[in-house]
Amino acid sequence: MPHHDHQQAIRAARKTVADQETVVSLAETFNVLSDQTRLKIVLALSKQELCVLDIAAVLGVTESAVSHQLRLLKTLRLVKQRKEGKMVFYSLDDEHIEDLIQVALHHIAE
Amino acid sequence: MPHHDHQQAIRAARKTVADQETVVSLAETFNVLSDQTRLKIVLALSKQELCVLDIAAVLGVTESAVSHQLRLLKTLRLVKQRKEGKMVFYSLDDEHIEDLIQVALHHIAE
DNA sequence: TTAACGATTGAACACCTGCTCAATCGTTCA
DNA sequence: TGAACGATTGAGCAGGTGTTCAATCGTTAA
Repeated sequence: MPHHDHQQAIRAARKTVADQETVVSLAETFNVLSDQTRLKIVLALSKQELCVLDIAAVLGVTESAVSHQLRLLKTLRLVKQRKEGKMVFYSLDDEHIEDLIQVALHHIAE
Repeated sequence: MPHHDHQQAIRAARKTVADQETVVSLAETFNVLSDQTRLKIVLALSKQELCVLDIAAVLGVTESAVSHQLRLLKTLRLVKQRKEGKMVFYSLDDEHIEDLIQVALHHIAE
């Protein structure tokens, strides 16, 4: 008598692994927040909108680096923009993201 | 009269960006789940423990690839192991991770 | 119009990351 | 003991990623 039925375990586990499309979306979501620069941008925008120069000043990185990351954040609809003269103000475009960060903070607290 | 006070905005934003240590931990947490292989491993282990070969079979990747990722997941205390003869059974070691995935799923649902 | 400024873009680069492959370890069983 | 099996490890490689740098765009004000 086997102590462990591989076929049974594999069959059961297959069901718990969500369909490929969901896995891709999940990984993509976690990936956006896995970079310190992007994470800091999201944190900085959590209380107020900011222009690119201000974000760069807060993070201590170049405008260019910020702009590149904002482009990705905008594509994934995490932030939205509002133009005002020469400046472009960015703000969060998804309330779930802050929840996600809160839950992650609980995880860190152990 | 300026329409926007950069200094004030920057000062306020600095407070919302958590201390460096927290940012690093947060990014690290999201990073673990940003890889499809690791994410699938966590999903597969969410209902039952599995040995390395079973995980490899479920994901359709080599034992080696799974073992490499399990090593990282173990280091970050997301999974724990239990030896039984030649086999090593892995299971989740953190209940917060499943919450994190649930919240992320809500985000995806939009 | 021109100069200055905020922002964006693309190419290039260095770095990182996840996989493969082969070798090895530990355990079981013939 | 030695063969088989599950698992681990390290080196090496290919692909991906974030930054820098320089050039450019759009808007404003002189």
